[in-house]
Amino acid sequence: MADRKISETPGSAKKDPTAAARRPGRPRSGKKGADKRELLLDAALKLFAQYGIAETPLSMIAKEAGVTTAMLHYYFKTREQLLDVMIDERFQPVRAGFTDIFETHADDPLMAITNMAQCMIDAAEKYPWVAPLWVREVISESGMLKKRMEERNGDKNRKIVQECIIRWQAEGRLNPDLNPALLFISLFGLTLFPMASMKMRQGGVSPISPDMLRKHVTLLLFHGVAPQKP
Amino acid sequence: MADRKISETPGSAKKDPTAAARRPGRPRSGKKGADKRELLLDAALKLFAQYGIAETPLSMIAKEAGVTTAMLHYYFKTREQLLDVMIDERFQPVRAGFTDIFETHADDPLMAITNMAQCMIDAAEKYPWVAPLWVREVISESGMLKKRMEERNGDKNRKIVQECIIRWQAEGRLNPDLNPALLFISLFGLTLFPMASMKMRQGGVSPISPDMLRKHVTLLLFHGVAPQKP
Amino acid sequence: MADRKISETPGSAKKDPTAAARRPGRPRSGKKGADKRELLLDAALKLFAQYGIAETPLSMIAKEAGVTTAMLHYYFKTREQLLDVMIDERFQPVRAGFTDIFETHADDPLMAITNMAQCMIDAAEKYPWVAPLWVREVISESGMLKKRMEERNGDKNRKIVQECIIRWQAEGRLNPDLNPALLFISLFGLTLFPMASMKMRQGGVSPISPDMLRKHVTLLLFHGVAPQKP
Amino acid sequence: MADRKISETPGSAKKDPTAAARRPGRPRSGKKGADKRELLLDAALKLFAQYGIAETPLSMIAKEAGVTTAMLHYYFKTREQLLDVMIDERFQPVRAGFTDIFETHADDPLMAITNMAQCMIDAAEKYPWVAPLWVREVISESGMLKKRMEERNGDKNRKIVQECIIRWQAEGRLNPDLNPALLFISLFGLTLFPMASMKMRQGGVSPISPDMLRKHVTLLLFHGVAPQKP
DNA sequence: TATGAATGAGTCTTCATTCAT
DNA sequence: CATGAATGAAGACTCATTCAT
Repeated sequence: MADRKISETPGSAKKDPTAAARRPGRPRSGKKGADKRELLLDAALKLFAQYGIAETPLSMIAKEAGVTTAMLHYYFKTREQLLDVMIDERFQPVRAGFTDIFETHADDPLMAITNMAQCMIDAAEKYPWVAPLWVREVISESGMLKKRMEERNGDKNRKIVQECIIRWQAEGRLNPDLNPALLFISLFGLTLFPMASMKMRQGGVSPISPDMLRKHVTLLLFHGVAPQKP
Repeated sequence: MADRKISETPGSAKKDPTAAARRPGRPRSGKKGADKRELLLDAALKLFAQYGIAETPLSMIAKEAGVTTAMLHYYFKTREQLLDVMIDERFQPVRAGFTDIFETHADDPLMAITNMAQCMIDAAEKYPWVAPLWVREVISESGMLKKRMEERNGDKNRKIVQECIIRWQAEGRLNPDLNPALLFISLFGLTLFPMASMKMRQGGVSPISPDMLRKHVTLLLFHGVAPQKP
Repeated sequence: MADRKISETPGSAKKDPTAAARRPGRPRSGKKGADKRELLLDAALKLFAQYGIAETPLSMIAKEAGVTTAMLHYYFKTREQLLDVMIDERFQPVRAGFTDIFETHADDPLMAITNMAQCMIDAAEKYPWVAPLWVREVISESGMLKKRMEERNGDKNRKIVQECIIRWQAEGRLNPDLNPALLFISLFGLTLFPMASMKMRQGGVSPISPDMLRKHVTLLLFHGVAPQKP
Repeated sequence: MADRKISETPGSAKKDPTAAARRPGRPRSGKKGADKRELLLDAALKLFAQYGIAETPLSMIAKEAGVTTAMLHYYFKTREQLLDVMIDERFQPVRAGFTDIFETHADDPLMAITNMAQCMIDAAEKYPWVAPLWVREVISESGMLKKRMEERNGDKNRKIVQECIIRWQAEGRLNPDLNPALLFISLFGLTLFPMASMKMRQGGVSPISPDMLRKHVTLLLFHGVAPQKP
């Protein structure tokens, strides 16, 4: 869906991203089906999430992927383009997933909102890079991906969500004193942000699991912190 | 309280930080009382918040402060130590402020929680660096200050807060299904995180103000998203 | 005549260069008769002339010719050998043309000299790469082709010309105070050098044309700058 | 006289270039009086002349000057700026010297023209870099300094000279059939070009000396190639 | 105190070259 | 024939750091 010309590089025919597995083609068998390009993106994503984008030199990505830095440039011409590709092929699909929900549940505010929160947690659980990168690099004012994201997406999604909220508030189906813009960002703050700040890697030893977060957030969104009234 | 060796440099005697004015010593009179060291920290903090720590070379800080990089090294020996000092003298006091509240309002859960949220917003409003740096560098798993913070503070504060919450829950004064650890982090996610992701600079043209956030968060914490029941 | 080992690659049998048409063999019919190898040389020559040799990477040549760099290596093995081939097949014939004249007009000094100048202008007009490359790369002390040219040709041609000049001076048919070696180089300086320094591309909008240069040089060589004496 | 902002680097106060000796200041004694910056320019100029600009990496200059490449960047921020500085501080003064003559001898065509040629030879003799760099990089269409020169100087000088020539031709003091623009470039072709193409380094073993060139060019300009008529 | 000069190490990038297919 | 993939080597540039003054 990205309509910008990006990465005049090998194999640049746009693929349905994040879904390397589904693709047909020569090699196969699980992780092996992904072509080199995809593996490089994987490595980059992993390290960017782990150390931050600015803190991760290409050489580190190359080493992680077992190639030379020249290889990285072979597939992504420049560091900047690697970031562009990363957004187009990995971030955008995830982002789309976030806001689709509001269109699906256009008539059920609480469902829409809690569902959206769940979706965010799902994504962060499925792709370990989602939470840290989204928090640090996409949403933070100083993030390296913020401008890129906005260029590609504008405020389209944000606007859609906000309009829904405003409408629901007008219809009395949502607390009218909440700030629509802030409600949107609050959802990130209640989901991705905790995911980014705690070690909840799958099967980790941490006492906190995504499931606990799911429950916690739903509760908080439905009732606030006060004890349930009879 | 810091037990690590830090910057055996001029004026390195530990001072009560963020309160340069109160300090005795040579120069005085308002902004003039701040010695060079303080000004350098100011510059660093400002730029770190604006561009991110990894993205801000010492030369940029030096230029901002109107000195040479050699000067920076004179005062802080190394880049790492600059970060250490920054934490000790600027972050710690702010952090302390966050959790003191729980001790003050030890008997009033809702008061404590909303007050804490307010305090965070206050701090973020007063010091523009608080929100961006806390979100990106202190809380995020990949943040450059996270380890430093933990080394200095351990989980002391977090533990205090969690114990309070657990007690309150046991006493039926707080929704017992909320996760104590997550409630703590949720407060950050509802306050500093939005502050970091939106332009709310004082006097800005943005439609979102700290006051709006204050109201929004209180509401959310008290009642959740649902419309007020009669 | 080339005595160096050159490009043990396909079609590397030495051909009479610049005369691809005359060559026997497979394809034929005008521009079509030029085989790939010739087209690659064309592209290289064009870009070398336009940007300079050192400034022109093989990738640029490949793109210009619509092939891959691997192809270039297939035909010329290495960059160095491309240069060697270029000289042998394109430069040498042109150079030969320059000095033949002195043998043709061995008995008419003025004719020989002016004819030689005309020939140089002719060549530069016919092959747009002649002037820029000869000036920058063949004659200049620092030129990348200078050594190659000398290896192949030695001073043979230069010597032939100088001997003619010396003889003519002895016979009183040429100003005896002129320096033979310098007279030779002066001819380049009066023809190729201006051609290389001005945009005189055929059909260009520039006020200077090869014809104007022809006239100018003849005049200068015959009479100097002074106004014609009666 | 250069009015463009260049090289925000150490010691960037514009100095009267090419005349490092005259400058006051600490160290002294011949070559030692030149500060580092000047020495680096010297090294660069020497190598650029010897190998060509594009063929000379900064590392080569650094080695020649006995410093690191970081040092070069310390004094000249970037390679491009090194070239800018080179032009402003070394080339411009020389260029100015070329055309001043036409204003000095505004009333004596032959004197002006031959003097100008002598001046060019003088400059090329005094500064060994003048001839090769001027021919390859300043005058050649593909030269790396051509655009820079034009940016700084426009065609001002060229125009002045051409107007003189045109006037003289109108007054019958110069062969009216010569092309003014070409006459100007011919002077370069008869002086700097030969200087660039032959080894005439001071004290060299070559049979050709600047003095021989001076005589040769004067003769050619005055009388052409034909033998003196009685 | 303060700085100009200097540098080693590291980053991004380009390029000629090779090789299996 | 032709190319995509891959790389080693080198180039420009940045940056934290040191040191003599």
